[in-house]
Amino acid sequence: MAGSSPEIRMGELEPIDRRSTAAIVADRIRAAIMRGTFPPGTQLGEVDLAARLGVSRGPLREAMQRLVAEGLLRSERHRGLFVRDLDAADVRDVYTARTAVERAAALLLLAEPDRGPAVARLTAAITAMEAAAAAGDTVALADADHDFHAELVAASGSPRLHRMSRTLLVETRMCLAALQQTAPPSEDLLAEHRTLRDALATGDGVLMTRVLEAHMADAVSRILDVAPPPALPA
Amino acid sequence: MAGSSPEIRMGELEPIDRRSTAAIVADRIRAAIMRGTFPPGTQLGEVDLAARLGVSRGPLREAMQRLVAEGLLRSERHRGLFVRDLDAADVRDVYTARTAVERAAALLLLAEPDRGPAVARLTAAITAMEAAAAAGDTVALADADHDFHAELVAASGSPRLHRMSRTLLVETRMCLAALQQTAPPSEDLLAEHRTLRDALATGDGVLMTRVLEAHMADAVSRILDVAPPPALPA
DNA sequence: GCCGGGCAAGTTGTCGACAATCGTACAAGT
DNA sequence: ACTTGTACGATTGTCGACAACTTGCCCGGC
Repeated sequence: MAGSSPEIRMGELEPIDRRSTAAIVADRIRAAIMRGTFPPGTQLGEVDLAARLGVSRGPLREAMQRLVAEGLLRSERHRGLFVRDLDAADVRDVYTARTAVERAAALLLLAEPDRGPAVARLTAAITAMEAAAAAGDTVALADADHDFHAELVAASGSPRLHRMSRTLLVETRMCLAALQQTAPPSEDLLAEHRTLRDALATGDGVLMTRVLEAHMADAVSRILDVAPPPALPA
Repeated sequence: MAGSSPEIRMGELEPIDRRSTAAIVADRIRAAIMRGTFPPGTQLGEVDLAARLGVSRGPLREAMQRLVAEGLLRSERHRGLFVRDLDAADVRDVYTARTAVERAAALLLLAEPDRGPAVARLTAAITAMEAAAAAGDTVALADADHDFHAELVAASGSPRLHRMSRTLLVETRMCLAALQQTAPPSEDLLAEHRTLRDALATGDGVLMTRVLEAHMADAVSRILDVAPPPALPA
């Protein structure tokens, strides 16, 4: 799979109109939701969106159905499409699902002999987080956090875990944007990510899973800003 | 949610067209794929399907996009939609993802105080499996197996895990249908499911996860052993 | 003053038709 | 005989328009 023809560089000669219009539109809307352009609960008018994106209502509706299938949009018949608003139960659910997916990805990664590239990518994400934290740029910090976990799952090489993770990370961003965390304790956040990377590098699976679960539980309590419910039994 | 008004029976007065046409069509196609009506690799013509389902191409395309998002269909521009064919790597990936999801569901369930209803449902599925095994009905056995794992995840109460599980179980059925397992060692299969139920009933999390992982690994080797060469029957 | 019926506006759901594209088969040239 | 060019058939991608539904408001009646 990797490096079949050394003379052909990545994405140089293979594709021209690789993806369908619906997929492109879906990516746009997904990014907009993640970015917070469409806050939870807002109605997405079809004609308006279609005109804004320069496509007709047909492809746009196809893209919408895709997002509905992912759980990002809520469809009410003859009423319209709305961005799903997440309550406390949803926040917990997102993070339990993320824990499941990222734990599995970490285990896959730990079973691999050469974890060098993965560690390098995670380190790059951590570096970006450090820079963002130093600059006080909360959105860049969230971006880097996002990248860290996305890279972790992507490096596992599992297409299904990757697909699940993408949606879950978007929902994570929705949680963060909706609840507007004001002052994230970025030092703890950085330390947790560094520990995750180090555990992966050294191959300490027990530490990895434990820190990962704690990391998720921390995030939930941080978002909900309530007393963390009794943690999962070890 | 359960038993709000005792006078209203389930699905008697509330809904008439609760779900969108695209969702219904998507369910139909998904069931057909799962059932094996559309073997992997077959092309799904839009006009033919639309006429057969009594809808226009619009709603049908929306449903297709939904299934593409789930990874059950593969879309090639200006070529058509094809049922995804799963190779050995996909089989392993499906089961790693399933392991992740069902392990998380089991842990959620173990954290719940009252596991009685869940155990009862799993027992019902096991009973169905026993009956199917006794009758030598392999398809009913696969149905019951499907139900067991679906109930396990559904009982966890996590909508996201549930949604992921649904797609993964369909893909599992695709693996089974494609490779046509001839004589499943149903006794081992039953024993494994009984152990899972008992571990859930007694609250033995360590046993539960261990047996679950072994169960998945067994299934993978069982499927791949039938057809060791992943060579496509070209 | 309150309730029920009816009207109007705006939205989504659905359909049919046109245009663009790809695969295949056949013919011509080298 | 192999390659190249071309025409055809079939399918998908896209668009615009009509129909159905829901919602909110206004008005008449009790």
